[in-house]
Amino acid sequence: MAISKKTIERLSLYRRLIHDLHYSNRSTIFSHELAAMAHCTPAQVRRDLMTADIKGSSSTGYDVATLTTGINAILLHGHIQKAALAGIGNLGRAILSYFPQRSPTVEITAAFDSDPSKIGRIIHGCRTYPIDDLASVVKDHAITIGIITTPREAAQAIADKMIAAGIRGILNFAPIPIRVSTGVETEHLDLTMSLEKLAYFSRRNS
Amino acid sequence: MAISKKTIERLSLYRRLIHDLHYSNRSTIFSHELAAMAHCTPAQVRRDLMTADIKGSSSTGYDVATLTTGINAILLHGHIQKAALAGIGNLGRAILSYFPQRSPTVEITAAFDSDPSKIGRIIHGCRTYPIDDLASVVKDHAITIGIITTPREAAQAIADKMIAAGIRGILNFAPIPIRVSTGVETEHLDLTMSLEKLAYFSRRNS
DNA sequence: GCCTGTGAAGCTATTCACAGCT
DNA sequence: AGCTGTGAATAGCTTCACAGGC
Repeated sequence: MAISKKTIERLSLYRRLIHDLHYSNRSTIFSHELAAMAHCTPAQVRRDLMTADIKGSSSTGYDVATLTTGINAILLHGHIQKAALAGIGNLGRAILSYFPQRSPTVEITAAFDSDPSKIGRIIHGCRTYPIDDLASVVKDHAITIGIITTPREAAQAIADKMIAAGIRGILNFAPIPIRVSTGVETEHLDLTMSLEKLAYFSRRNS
Repeated sequence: MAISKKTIERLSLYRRLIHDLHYSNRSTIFSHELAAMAHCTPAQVRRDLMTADIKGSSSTGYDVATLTTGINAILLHGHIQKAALAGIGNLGRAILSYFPQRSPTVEITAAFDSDPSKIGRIIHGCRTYPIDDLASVVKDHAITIGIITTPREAAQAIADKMIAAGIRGILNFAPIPIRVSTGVETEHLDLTMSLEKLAYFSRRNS
């Protein structure tokens, strides 16, 4: 069964909302309650959960425990995935400090930088290595995901090294799209683009 | 004329690619060249530029200067928009350091935090104010955009204050969707969600 | 009566394919 | 020959609406 990107995004959100907002105390939840928290329609929630093969009851709604384990079965899929971050600037450090404890499915286990003065240091629990060690560290730690927070000029080269080392997905914060071989997933998180989009629509709304 | 979100995103990207990759030196560019840079199809580029009312020539493609001014007319719309950031943690600081010089259309001019020890300091050229001053600072600086980098618990309350102060768009980095009144635009940039989505699809690709 | 599960309808976004231009 | 501009086709996503269950 194939689940669309949009649905996966919302499943991740649903689980986090249930967890963070202490719905774990309640044993069941209705689609309209989840919809209110996630800011979407009840029909959307029901369709997503249907796709995820999670069933509810007409009288009590969805069982919270079933929801959590059902979504985990899809997102976690048995084992935590390891990630490596390249580029220890302000944004890289912020992400290293942000993620521990955030996601139950992904863990950042190694950081890379070209600046020798940063090598060997432990930043927010994450060891820093020189870029030349990327291939071996990725292999030793069984890392499958790369996070790029380098400047634009370095991004493609780092991505190429990551892919050569066997990484299957890249989260790219650099302000340029990354070219990848087929079978490698990329997600381009472009802060400037988001802000400019927001500026445009906030202006038009008034 | 209404332009879709996706198209606005790509227009922002096109302009930045042309600018950053020194295409300003060239006088014209073909849709397939822009498509290669932006990682989309030539048809997509042509459709976007058609929507933006930017015309090319069958023999030489699109004029770079026309492209830039055309996209600026849409995104910039005459004047730079001012933004305020709330929540000076690691992520907030990283964004304050990231944005100066990044976007020609948006400028972060004020920062807010509840921690008194942070008030009055200038961080990456941006003055820090107490949250109680939000309404007056937003008014004085004619700020129209809010960026939320607070913890989850504080996010909705800050958003409410921003909206009450007249802000028309909110870029939300907190891991919870923000409820806004109609006419206010929100963009939820959820790092955990992006990473979990990437983890899911990178696993499925193998 | 209010819920879920879901086919069908409606909408939005992307791609095709080709006429027309240079 | 190779490009743009664009109607038409397709693909993808969301919402409607209602049958069936508790």
